[in-house]
Amino acid sequence: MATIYEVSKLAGVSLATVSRVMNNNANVSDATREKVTRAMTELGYRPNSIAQSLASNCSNSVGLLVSELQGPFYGPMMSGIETAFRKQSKHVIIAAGHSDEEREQQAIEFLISRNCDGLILHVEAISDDYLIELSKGKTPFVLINRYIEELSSRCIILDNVKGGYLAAKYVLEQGHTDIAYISGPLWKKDAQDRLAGHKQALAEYNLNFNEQLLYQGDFMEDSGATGFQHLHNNAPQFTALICANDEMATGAMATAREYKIKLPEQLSIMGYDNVFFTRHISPPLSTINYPISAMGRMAADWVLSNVYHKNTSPLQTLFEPELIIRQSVLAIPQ
Amino acid sequence: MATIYEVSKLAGVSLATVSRVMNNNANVSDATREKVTRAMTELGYRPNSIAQSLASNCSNSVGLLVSELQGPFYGPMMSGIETAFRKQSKHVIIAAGHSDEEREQQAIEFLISRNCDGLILHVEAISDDYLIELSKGKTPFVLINRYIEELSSRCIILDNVKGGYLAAKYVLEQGHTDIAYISGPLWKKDAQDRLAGHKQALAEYNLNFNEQLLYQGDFMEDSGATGFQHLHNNAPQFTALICANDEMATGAMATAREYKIKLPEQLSIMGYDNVFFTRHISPPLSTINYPISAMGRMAADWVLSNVYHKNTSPLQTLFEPELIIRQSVLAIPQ
DNA sequence: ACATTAAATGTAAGCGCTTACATTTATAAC
DNA sequence: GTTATAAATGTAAGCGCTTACATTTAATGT
Repeated sequence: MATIYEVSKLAGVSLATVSRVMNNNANVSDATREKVTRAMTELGYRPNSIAQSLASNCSNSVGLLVSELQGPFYGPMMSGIETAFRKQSKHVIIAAGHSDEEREQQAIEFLISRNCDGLILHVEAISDDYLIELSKGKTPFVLINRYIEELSSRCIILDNVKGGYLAAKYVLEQGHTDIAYISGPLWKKDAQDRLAGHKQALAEYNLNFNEQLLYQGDFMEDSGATGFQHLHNNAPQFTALICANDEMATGAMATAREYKIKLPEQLSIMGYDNVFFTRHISPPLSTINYPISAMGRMAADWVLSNVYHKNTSPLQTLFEPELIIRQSVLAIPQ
Repeated sequence: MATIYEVSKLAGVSLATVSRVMNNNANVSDATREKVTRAMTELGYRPNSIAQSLASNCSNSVGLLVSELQGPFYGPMMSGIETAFRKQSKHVIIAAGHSDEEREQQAIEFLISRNCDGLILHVEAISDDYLIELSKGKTPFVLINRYIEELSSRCIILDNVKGGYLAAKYVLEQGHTDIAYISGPLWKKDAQDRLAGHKQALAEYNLNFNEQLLYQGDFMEDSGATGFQHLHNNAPQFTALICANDEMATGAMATAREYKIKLPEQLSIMGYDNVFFTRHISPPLSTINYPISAMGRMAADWVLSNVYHKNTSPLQTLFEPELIIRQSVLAIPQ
């Protein structure tokens, strides 16, 4: 691999001049620019961005930490982010934290030591304190799907209380009063919030929240299945089941069918996230829209604006959930 | 951020010694190792891996180029890869090529200039020649889902001809003789192969392949929808539709329903890939399994073995498709 | 006690770039 | 034709590490 030195040699100029034409920075005469360019193509020269990075202290790369690389939720998020950066020729280094504190921390350390200019973090297990401490460091970062009071300007979040509220309210409007709920793991803030919104809607309808109708899942499909099973066997009768995300709803539906329960006639089901496949399952799942791709793009814009000082459309941190009505919830006949 | 210099100062040793304890390489006495470690934690020292990279000419990171970051196909692949590398504390830099020649090429250049020690490439648009040329360079790479004769030992592929064959054979066994086919874009090798397998099965049943029953899609859901529409309006009657992947099958199914066609009673449908949501749609889709996650792990193993000289389980390049029978194909009554 | 050898540590030259500063060359003003 | 000024180019230091080689220190044998 040719180095800048060889190019300068061939072109008959100094290192600095070659560097200048690369970064088409300063004043270089057309003639020399031409010479240098020619030499570069002749040698098939490709700048070594590691070296650039070290010298300039700017890597043109941003770190992206997500919980998982697969699944209908993170895909669109990553994609939104990559697209935004690609347009500005920034590059993304990716890591998965697997909702595990140590792994998340490790990943952050790596991304920082890797000279990322900025970070986009979707972390779940790491403590607020760690992040607040991190914010005092020199690598700027933005948080997706997590709210920390002290860091509020860099938290891109969905109003999950409202989402939980919307889901429950819709089901209540259809006349249901016996509503089971499969939550996410309640140590996660979003799981808490969704449940809080749920309770709020119940309260508005003067309904008490019955703990027996609650099952705590883990946002994965299987826990929807076991959750349904548990509720079916142990809880009082219910005519509707609200799940804190679509994947658990999917699991619950599959299991309900195994119990020969007709959907949606005998049981209404509500999801959350509006993951892409919800409209393909049967019955098509009513759910709450989570504009994750847009939020990913917004996170990228945050970095573009705060780190690279590019002009972007105005930054927005709070996103609104939206009710998506399909066919999995039936009205109770009066 | 503290540098190695400050650590050496604090510990009262030379740069080299600090470097040695970092890479716990050479002979360092326990006493000095202790001193240095203490100094490191005291300063909160974190090695700058950019600098390490430049000096050692090894970045401990591998580049991963996929067509898209989202979708049920790439997610499991990326995940398999990340997991394998994480265990060996290698890191992955990701890029999306979007099936576009220029973007794929750009991405490869970036990954190389970024000093990736090795590359895992899922490319579609770039030419064989380019890749063959690339293989002469110093950055080793492995190809997923693409076969090039000259590079055969580094091509991790599925036997797509066989997959196409299995799908068609199964449908034929159910008594169908009028079978429509929605292919992938035929400039892609895998699309060609699947179709070839399809034709081969037809031939075994002494059936001619009818061009009118073929629609060329692009592997995306929408093209399944328009494909169905086209076939429904222009093609002769058919009792089964085989799609070259699950997403097109999904699109076709949705549209078929809009035409009030009962599935699977009036039309049998067959997919390909066994993407995770196929079992949730209705009717659950019969399809061909594509062990993409395993193939991702294998690609990672290839790099681990060929680049980092780690011992891995034996490398395998050819993977076998498998018929997955669910409920979307019905036997024709005799 | 002294040579011989091995272990521990230090020295300094890069890795391929960027960039402040110095120097040269061209342009303009008189 | 001089200067003054701006534009173009060159020089060299340094980014934070690794590593070949040189040097010092400790361990061993006689």
